[in-house]
Amino acid sequence: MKNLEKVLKALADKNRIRILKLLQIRKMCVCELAFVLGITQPSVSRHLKKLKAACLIKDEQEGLWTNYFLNKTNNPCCCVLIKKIYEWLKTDPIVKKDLGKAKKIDRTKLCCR
Amino acid sequence: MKNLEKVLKALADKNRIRILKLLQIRKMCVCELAFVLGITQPSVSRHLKKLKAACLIKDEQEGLWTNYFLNKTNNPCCCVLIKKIYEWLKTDPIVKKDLGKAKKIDRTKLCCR
DNA sequence: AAACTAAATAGCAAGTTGGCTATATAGTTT
DNA sequence: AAACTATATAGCCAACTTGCTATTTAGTTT
Repeated sequence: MKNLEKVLKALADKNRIRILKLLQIRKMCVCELAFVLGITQPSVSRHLKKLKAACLIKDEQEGLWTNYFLNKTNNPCCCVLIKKIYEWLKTDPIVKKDLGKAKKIDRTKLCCR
Repeated sequence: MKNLEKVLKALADKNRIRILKLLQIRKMCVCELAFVLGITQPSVSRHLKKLKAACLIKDEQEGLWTNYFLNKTNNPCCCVLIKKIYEWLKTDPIVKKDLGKAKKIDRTKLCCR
């Protein structure tokens, strides 16, 4: 129950759902996510911290960048739950827009500001 | 997205999850739920209001009592999502205890206080 | 109609959230 | 080592949450 509640609380935010959907296509660093979501870097960092605390994502260092990516080795119940959320969002306009924006990013140009 | 977020926010609370699990076995009135959860009647009423606003439950009048019950005619994505949450809780000790407690209730004796 | 009862609502306090700006940290490049 | 850069953290603020008690509302019984 406690674990489920933690996951549901992590999921109960629009921007965190958008982050998960973005990470579905590929690993992303903090500033890429900040750019797509249109919020500040520290705000993104905090969202990522919550998602990580709920074991929904993991991170890895790549030089200065920290790449965030989906945790696919999570407990089965959790994985299935997330999958259903993705299905719900299959036709969501905001998600579509986000994905389009994410595809056009050149990380080396985007960051450095 | 907005709808999904509303549902997830409604689900992101331990007591509301417990309520949904309880309503899975049968219709219940506010004071029955308050008794099982161990919180006050007004607190339960507010939780129910949120669940109802997210279209997860419905209610019907029965004399003085208001019976609350699961909304089974919700959108398919939502129904599947909820089902996965139930599966996650299949072996949860708190839920088990709640269900045991709920089965022993005699509504006519419980209320009236 | 008066007394009763289940549930809803109002209003309070303590805690949490989610945005922000400013600053600290850690790794990279020159 | 000094300058630079991506990310994390600290701290602020306004809005929201969830418990509570007290009160109102609405339906029932006497």
